[in-house]
Parts: sequence; structure tokens; C-alpha cells
Amino acid sequence: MASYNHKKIEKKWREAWQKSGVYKTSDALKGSKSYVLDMFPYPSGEGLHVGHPKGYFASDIYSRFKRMNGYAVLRPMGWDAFGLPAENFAIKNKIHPRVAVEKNIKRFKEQLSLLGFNYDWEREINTTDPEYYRWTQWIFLKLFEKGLAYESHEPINWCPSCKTGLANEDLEDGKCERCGSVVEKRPLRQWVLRITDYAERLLEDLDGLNWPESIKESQRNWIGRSEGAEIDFKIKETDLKIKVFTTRADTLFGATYVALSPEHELLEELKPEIKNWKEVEKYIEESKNKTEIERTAENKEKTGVELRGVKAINPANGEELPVFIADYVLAHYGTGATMAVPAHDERDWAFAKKFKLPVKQVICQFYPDPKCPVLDEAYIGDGKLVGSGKFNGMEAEKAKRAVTEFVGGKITVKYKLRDWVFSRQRYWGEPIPLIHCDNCGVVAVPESYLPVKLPEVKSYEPTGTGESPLAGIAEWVNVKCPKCGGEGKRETNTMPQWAGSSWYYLRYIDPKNNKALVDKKKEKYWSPVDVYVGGAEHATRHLIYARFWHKFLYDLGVVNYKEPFLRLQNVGLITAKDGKKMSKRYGNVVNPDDIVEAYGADTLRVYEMFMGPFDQTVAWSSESIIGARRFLEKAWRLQDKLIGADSGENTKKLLHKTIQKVSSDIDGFRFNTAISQLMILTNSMDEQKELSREVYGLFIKILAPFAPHMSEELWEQLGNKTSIHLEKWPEHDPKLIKEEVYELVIQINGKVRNKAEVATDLSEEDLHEFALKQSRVRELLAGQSPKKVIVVRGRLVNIVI
RNA sequence: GCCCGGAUGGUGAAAUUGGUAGACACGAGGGACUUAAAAUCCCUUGGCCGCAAGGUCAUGCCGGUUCGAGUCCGGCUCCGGGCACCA
Repeated sequence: MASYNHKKIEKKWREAWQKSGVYKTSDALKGSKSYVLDMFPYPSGEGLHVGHPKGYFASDIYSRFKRMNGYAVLRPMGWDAFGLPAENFAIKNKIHPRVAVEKNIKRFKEQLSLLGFNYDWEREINTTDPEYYRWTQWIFLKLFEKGLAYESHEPINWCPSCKTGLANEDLEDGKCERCGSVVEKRPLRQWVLRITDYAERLLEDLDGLNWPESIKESQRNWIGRSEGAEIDFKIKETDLKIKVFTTRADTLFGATYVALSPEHELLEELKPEIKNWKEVEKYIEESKNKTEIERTAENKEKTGVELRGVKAINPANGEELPVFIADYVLAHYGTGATMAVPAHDERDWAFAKKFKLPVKQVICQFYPDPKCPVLDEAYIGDGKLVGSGKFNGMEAEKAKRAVTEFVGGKITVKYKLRDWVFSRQRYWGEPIPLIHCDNCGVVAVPESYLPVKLPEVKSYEPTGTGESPLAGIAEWVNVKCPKCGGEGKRETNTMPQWAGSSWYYLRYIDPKNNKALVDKKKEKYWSPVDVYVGGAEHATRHLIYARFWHKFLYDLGVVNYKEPFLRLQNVGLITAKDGKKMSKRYGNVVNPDDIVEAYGADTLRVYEMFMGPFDQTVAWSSESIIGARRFLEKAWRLQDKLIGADSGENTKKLLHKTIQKVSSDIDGFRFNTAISQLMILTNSMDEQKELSREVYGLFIKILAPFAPHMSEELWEQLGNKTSIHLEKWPEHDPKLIKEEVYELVIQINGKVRNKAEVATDLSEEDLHEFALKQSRVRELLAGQSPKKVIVVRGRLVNIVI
């Protein structure tokens, strides 16, 4: 036997598989389909580090397992290549983004090609390919057509360093997620997608998904549903009224003032009534100039200004209440106005204390005891109503509805989710396919004119003026209006980086079900994605946008199922050994190419899957990888033992147990324990003098998804002419797994005192008797009779004395 | 502040969901082979007591339920993640 030469073997099979096309997706496959998808990477300039392929290894093992189990498998790979990261890289290195992306993709592909993946490269996707983004634009046009894309001039988040507007999802603690700059508020003409129309469905349908609970919870938090009531407060001596949103209508009798956000539109109309307008105006100006961080800073002292001369009427009891503007009231949430109940809300309490406003308690947990304790902070707990007229004594929860109805309010639901700011003032994105015409307004580019190609441009650097670099290309901008034929101008904003990734998984879809999203190949109905593998950092960005678009396409009738990704598996990070993120910046990057060179791709695969639970963050260890290599070498050396016809009952038994465990572990993405079981089997076979070819063949079949190169080589050496990766996955024989004897544990008072081998079929009575007969037990009992004996068949006997 | 996770040897971790805690692997120590080294193989490896047989403590901390708790319940501490002046 030759020694295990990973370089020779991996090169040989890499080339052979490419030639034979063993991983080509078969359109004609019968039986169930399995669509296994990785989140597409950005082809960044840094190249791959060993952390990147971890998720791809998992999906690779899983999809190979599915294929061997007779499933038709779709497993494409692609590049999510539009957006700021690619563009910023290009600017920094002074090359055109398109050139940079091409170069980076080439590099990524080279690196991936060494790792033994079963991708079908004929189905490679590139979101920056005009033939791809024509459909991204098509989806946008449909959104526009249905009124779900609208133009807005509201102030939005602006990153002064990236020089573009951003969506709420692109912020982290009020800073730009890409570059860390503090974002500003800036009024800007924007295209915005009405994702909030889908808030309820995005929330509701989470329940049925096989996703990690933590991701679902993140999305629930992000959507932020709360049930409450809209209640009108009339303004004294005018026809105006303030609509407030509250989740605590039960506390309405305790309202002692009303607060508006500084941006509230009613202020214009109230202006004539406001006696201290100058002061009010100054406050409005000040809050406009504050960043989100300044306004929402923790423990910030409350500020505000009373609108002198304006009084609101509490609809519950007719009381006249002062009205304030205060920047703790957010313009974009609820109705931009609140009723303030200092007794039962912490913020209102703080504000009331500062402005010396009355506190009126209307919820008491000790009702009907009239001696409610004097509050020294806001009481937000349960209780019954007091000081609330006819509602006194009612449970707070019940009173919410009753009080709302009493004052003619409306029960409503509000969400924290905000509409998706969809334009970027940058070059490297899909052009938004709209035309501005003086006569017709905003006109859609007709579908037959798609794609609207991103033009070549001399300077693609952001302008910072609020216009995209495209605005400077007159010959591209100026077009005829498709409606009236008059002078028109193209929309020059581009789409955000998340546009292309919101539907790439749909690139493969049955043309019969939708003529629009026709793929370059004729496809069977692959979607929805059966297993989607990627990082948890996409919880409230990519994964929520993709669900939104999917649901929209469902409403259009383009897809016939409600959710895009049935099962989601999160991959845990691989950090450097110092625990830090791998990055060129820290100089701690481990390149997979080097590991493949030194140990081989199969070793890298086994090691990364063995490191720990798949979804957990682990630190790379250049010490531990040797364990994976030793395991493979041991498996390789087992060839020497193929001299016998029979492997013995114990080996067979262990093999079948292993088949069972590895199968269920792959299915559950528990690769660490699957490999551990393979190691146990290998160690055991290593102790045998001889092995049968049958046993060895079954072993390398279940090893194949983990170490595809080596198992293919061994399979060939067994005399096989076809690929092991198209073999049928072994089934375990339940009869073989059944044990005839097991080790019975005998405990006294819960402590292990003896162990003995017993027959599996012994009854509880038999075991009871057997345990008490043991000489060691008799010795320890020293004549005492047990108080109680607990027998657990198959496990233990516990004698209580 | 609210909502999710998590904490087990020197290290990564396992434990059939209430039944032998530490599988598997790395590292470490000792030995074999070798002129030597590498590779490989064998033994030891949670703490303490003991020559040993064995005993005893031990799954972040404190309590509880149970014949029996890493696992269930109550109360904390620390770490990671999401949300957060969201009415």
C-alpha cells in the first residue's frame, strides 16, 4: 500500500470530477428534491480565510448525503457582488469595481476549487450580471406598479463617509454598519419600499419555519409588534385634534400632559395658537440638528418645551392638559404623539419630575384597599383601576379595551419596523429602472427595455452631493419618456447591496409557474430552499428582505409557497486563535490554500466539522488539526487488513451502529459527533487483524461526504469503476444493532457500587433479584434489608437503604 | 431595562433529554522503535486521600424537587447575541 499522498489524490479527483461532471444537477431526476443553498459570499479583495468555507463544508456534506439517499440535489454557488464592500475596495485600489469583482471572483473560485465541493458550476450566479439584474429590476418595477415602491423626501440616515443614504437595517448603534461613521439625518429624495405592509405576515409566518429560535426572535424584535389604541385629544377652542398612540389606554384617566415629536405636522397648524413660538421653533431646530445617537443617548435628561396657549382635552374626563414638544417622542413611531401618564411610565415620570407636572395614579395593585402607597417611581405593573370614574376596580388588562371604546378610540397595531430606504447615491448597484418626465411624472422603463445597464463611467467615486455618480453622465441620463416621447431623465440612484441577494435563490424555478423569472436552463421546480446555510449576522438584514420580496412574489403569483427558506442552519464563526475575527487588519488570517497544501482538503473538512457544534464560534487551532489528519491516515491504512472474508460480529455491529448515528447526525447538522463516531469505528477496526471488503466498502461510503477525495480513491482501489458519490447510502440493519448483553449499574443510595454484565431480556424482577445476589452488594448491605429498590431496565438498579 | 442563548478537565468538547459525568480529539507526562530526530505504537492524564482495594469531592453560585439532577423548579453571578426614550 502506498502511503496517503493527499496532493496526488486530491489533484487526481479534482480533475476527474470536473471531466466526468459527476455533480451536475440532473433535470430528469425522479423522487424528492433537495435544494441546499449557501448564502452567497461577497467576493472581497482579501480572499478566503479558513472560516469562510465552514458553512460550505456543512452544506456539502449534507447535500452529498442527500444525493446518496436518492434525492435530486440542487446545489449552486454564486456571488453577491454589488454594493459598498466591493465598491469601496475598488476605490481604494483604484480599479473599476467591475474589474475588481471579476478578479476577486476568480480568486475565490480558485480557492474554493481546492476544497472538494460538489457545486454545479454550470449554475453559477453573479448578481452583477445584466442578465441577472434585469430580473432584480423587474421585481422593482412590479413593486412600483403595485404601489409598494414610493418616492419620499423624508430625512433619512446619511453616512458622511460612504456618502450615501442608508436603510434602518444598515445601522449599528446609530453608526454606519460598513464604516462605523456616525450617521446624520439628511432630507433626501429617496425610493422607499413598503416593507411595513408585510410586517404582520413576516411576523406570523416565522412560527412555521424550521429556523434557529434565536434568529426568529431577532426578527420578532426587529419587527416589534405592539397592540394598542389610537385616541384623539381635541385641542381647546380649535377644530384640531391630536391623535396619540398608546398601549396603556387603561391609564387614560392618569394622563397629565400630551407630548408631540418636534417633527409633528400639527405644529404648523397650531402655530397661530402658540404664544411662545420663538422658543418652540428654536427647540425644533435644535432637535433637527442632533444625530440619532445624541437624541437617544441612554439616561439622557429629558428636554422639551410647552406649547403655551394650547390645551388638549382628555376625552375620558374632560380635563385640560398642557401640550409639549419633546424629542423623546419619536416622529416615526405610532402617531408621533403620546399621552403622558407619569404615574405609569418611566419616561413620562422623568419628564414630569423635571417640568414639575402632576403625577396621577390610576392603577393600584392593592385595590380595593384605598391606601395605595405613594409612588416614588413609575409603577408599570398590574393592578386595578382607581381614580378612573366608572372603571374603578376593573383589571388593567381588561380596561384597555373598555376605556378605548368609551372614548371612541381605535384598537390598532404598530410596528417598529420601518419602510426600506432603497436608493443609494453610489455607482456600484443596479440602476433603478424609472424615468422622470416633466409631463408624465415618474414612468417605469418598459419591461422589454430591461435590463437598464449600468453605464461605463469615468469617475465612479461618490459625489457626496446626494446625487449618484450616474447623474453626471448626460448621454445616459437623458432619454425619451416611454409614455409621451418627450424629454425624460433616468433615475440615477442605484439599489442597495441587499437587492440582488433578496431573490438569488429563485434563479432556479419552473418556467411553467412563472414566465418572468425564466432561468437560462430549463428547470424542475426546485424552490423553496430546503436548507439554507449561513451566518447569524444576516438575521435582520438579508433574511428579512428576502422574506419580504418572496411574499411579494407570492402575491404576484410568481411562487406558490409563502416562505423562501424552510430550514435555516447558522454557521458559527471561526476566529483566529487569539479569539479575534480573522482579518488582514490584524494579520491573523489563516489561508485555506496553505492548509490544503500541508494536510489536504479532506483533513481541513474533517477538522472544521469536528471542531465543535456547527453553530458555535470556535477558535482556529493549528495544533488540533493533526487529529483529523491522523484519523484519515488510519482509515487509509485499513486497506492492509483486507485479507479476510469476515470482519467478525463485533465490527459489523459497530459499523451498523455507526451508519445509524452518522445518518441521523448529518441530518441534524451534528457533524462533530458524526466524526467522533467514525473515529470510534476506525479505532476499533484498526485493532482487528482483518476486515472484509464488504465492511470496508460500507465504511468508506459513510466517510465519503466528509472526505470525498480519499474515499473516492479507496473506492476505486476496491475495484469500482463508478463514483462513490453516486452510490446508495448504506442502511443500518436493526437486527445487527440489537445487543444481547449490557453492563448493568448497581447503585446503593444513588452511588455506583458495582457493575455486571446481564442479558438484555432480563425482566425487572430478574434484575432486582440479580442485583441483591451480588457478593459486593451483600457485603455493603451487611445484613440490612433495603428500603426500596428501583430498577430501570437496560440501565441500572438503585438500592435504597 | 426587555427578549433569546450559554457556562462541564490544561484545551475543543460528549452525555440516548431525569439514570455510570468527561465519549472523541488536541495538549501534557512516561515508555517502545531509532545512532538520533520525525512518524508510528503502547501506558497515564478532573481534584484530593490511599502502597493498593477503594473512598471522597466535582458540570458558574445558593437553595429546592427526586431513589437518583450537567439535565427539572426558584433565586443569583458572569459571558455572548437581539431590541431599546418604540409610548
